[in-house]
Amino acid sequence: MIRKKPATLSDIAATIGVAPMTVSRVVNGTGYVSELTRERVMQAVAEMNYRPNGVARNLKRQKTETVGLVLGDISNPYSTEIANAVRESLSARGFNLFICISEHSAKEDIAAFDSLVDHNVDGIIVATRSNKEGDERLAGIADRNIPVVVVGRDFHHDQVDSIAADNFAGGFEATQHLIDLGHKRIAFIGASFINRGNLKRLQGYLAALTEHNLAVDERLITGRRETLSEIPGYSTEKIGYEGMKRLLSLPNRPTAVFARNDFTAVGAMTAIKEAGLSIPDDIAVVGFDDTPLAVHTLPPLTTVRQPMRLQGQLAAELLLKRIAEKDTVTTENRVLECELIVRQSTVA
Amino acid sequence: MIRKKPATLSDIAATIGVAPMTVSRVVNGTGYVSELTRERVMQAVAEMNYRPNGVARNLKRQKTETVGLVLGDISNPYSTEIANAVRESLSARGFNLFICISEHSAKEDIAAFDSLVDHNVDGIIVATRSNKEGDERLAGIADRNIPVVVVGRDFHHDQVDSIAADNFAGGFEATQHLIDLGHKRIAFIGASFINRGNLKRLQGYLAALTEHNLAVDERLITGRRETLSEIPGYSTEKIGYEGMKRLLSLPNRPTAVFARNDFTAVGAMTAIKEAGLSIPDDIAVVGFDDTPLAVHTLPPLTTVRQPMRLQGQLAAELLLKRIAEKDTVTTENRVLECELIVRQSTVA
DNA sequence: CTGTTAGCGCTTTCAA
DNA sequence: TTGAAAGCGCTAACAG
Repeated sequence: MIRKKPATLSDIAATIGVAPMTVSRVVNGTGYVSELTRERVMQAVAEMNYRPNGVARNLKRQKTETVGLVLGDISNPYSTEIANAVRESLSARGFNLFICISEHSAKEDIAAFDSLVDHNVDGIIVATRSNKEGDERLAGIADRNIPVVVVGRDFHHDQVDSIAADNFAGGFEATQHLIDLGHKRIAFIGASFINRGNLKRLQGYLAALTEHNLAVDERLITGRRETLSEIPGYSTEKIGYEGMKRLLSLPNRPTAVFARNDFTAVGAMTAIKEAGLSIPDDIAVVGFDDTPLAVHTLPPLTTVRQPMRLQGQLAAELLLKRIAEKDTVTTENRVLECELIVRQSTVA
Repeated sequence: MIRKKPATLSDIAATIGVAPMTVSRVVNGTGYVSELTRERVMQAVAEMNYRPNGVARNLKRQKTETVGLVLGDISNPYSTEIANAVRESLSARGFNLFICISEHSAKEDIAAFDSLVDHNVDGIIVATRSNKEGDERLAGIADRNIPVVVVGRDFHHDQVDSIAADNFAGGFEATQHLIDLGHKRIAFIGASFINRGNLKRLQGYLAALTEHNLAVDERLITGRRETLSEIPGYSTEKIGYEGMKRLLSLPNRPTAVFARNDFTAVGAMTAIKEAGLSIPDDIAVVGFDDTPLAVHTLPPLTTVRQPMRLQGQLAAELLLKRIAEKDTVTTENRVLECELIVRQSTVA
């Protein structure tokens, strides 16, 4: 069968013998149109299955009521919570959301930015991991006065707002909690050796140890020795499991572990239980994120809750503000507090 | 500060004194342009931070090299795997992907469809749960010859391809496995009472029981009695935990449970272990999906693997085919096999 | 109440 | 090798 092209405004205008403008008015509900004409137009619209061409409309109106969200990956609760919160906030204001995934590839980051810009989204929220090429392109976009907000990452540009949880403080607090419980050999699972400096949770851990005069033992810091080509995604159960195995084989094994996130913590717990050890008596475990999973582990997991929804909401709000007030906007850089949730994986 | 508008083709044409067409040729690398002119254009493009306006370009070209994916929710491995696979396949062919989330709301489904159509995506992949209004709108879109493929759900239209896992057979196989192990009181956790008929996994469970002349005990089928307003999302740990609690309080408790998905199974396992019972000796557990989690539960979870990536890949391929061959396309409805993965939650 | 004109930014087509 | 004209589908702005 031959596909026929969708009907246009002029098509229906022609068939009922009025000007395109009249049809436009009916379709948009703007301006005066006689009841009779309106009805005839409506009927033709229905019959010809007409839908306005948004691209043409956008070209004219110079806005799309659409914003883009770029995510490094979609398979982790952080991304999904952010996405949900952003979508909700935008939807309440009549904006649509297009989500792009970059799989932590600089090339895909750029492709995502470009395609969103090409579609004239009104603004972009970026929650990818920082990388040089991507950041450069993003700066170019911000330079062109397209509203941009970044979430959960650094980005320095005088036209770009940022929102992030205080991962450093969260890591500090988690570690401090373990220290307060009397632990002296505290491991960290899920370090990324590639951008260790950017991993604030690890930095918080290190700072807490230092502040309490505990020596940093590199053997207690496990993670993947990824190469540059395999940029790290979200740390998984597998990483936690394998990391814990390695820690358990140490001559002087840790009495507590702080895992980079809850999934990693769950993997570590599996390894601990498999070894016939008890949590928290033999080894205490702390996670990060307070995912829904955390209440359902055995024992329930002590973890650091970061305000994910709030990050998404704020990102949406700041972006909408930027979109609304095209000039004179002050740049905001918000850092949100985390909260330690103590459960039985550290305190019996 | 005042935001200046992004430079247009004419802007840079004007500044270096050539015709817009010449700039277009340079930017697109089409047609002959003298080396000198090319360089001057390139320089201006760089200096003025010019990027072609995709909307205008789309309007002219009548295609966007972009496809939309509509997801009911983003917080479950099914959605994320599909999305990843789709993205990968599309990216390999130079297409961009815009993902929309509808939160299982018919209104948002429609909003997502419309915004994608408005942006002139070349095609749409739909993986939402079916609902009347949404399906009607979708049919209208397919009627207008916009390529559409649905994944993991039903949709009947002579221009729409569909891909789905054989959830019925998967449910049947899981239940059969438990029956083969000698279980007679087998529970189902995570039923949805609202569209029970659509829940193929449950139907498979029922069919297996019937085929083996085992009575169906309604008390062994737990789930949420949701109202129409709270359309069910992905079944969670909580549902599994609470459902199992209820089953355990039964005078004649089940010796095996088939959970609607792995998360639900994990919740059930927690409840079983809390009750001091052993898995699989006291109660055997089967999940569905074979999420990464399944290997890391204690004991590892027997589950039904459905080919998620494959579903996404096929969806992308079929859509691209439809996009390429605008006419004479035969409609495909693929049902993919599931595979039972036996682990220690059913066989010690 | 309805129509005309013009143009959004780009590219196709034809001409120079 | 470059340019001019026309138009993609729609809508502001102004007439009538």
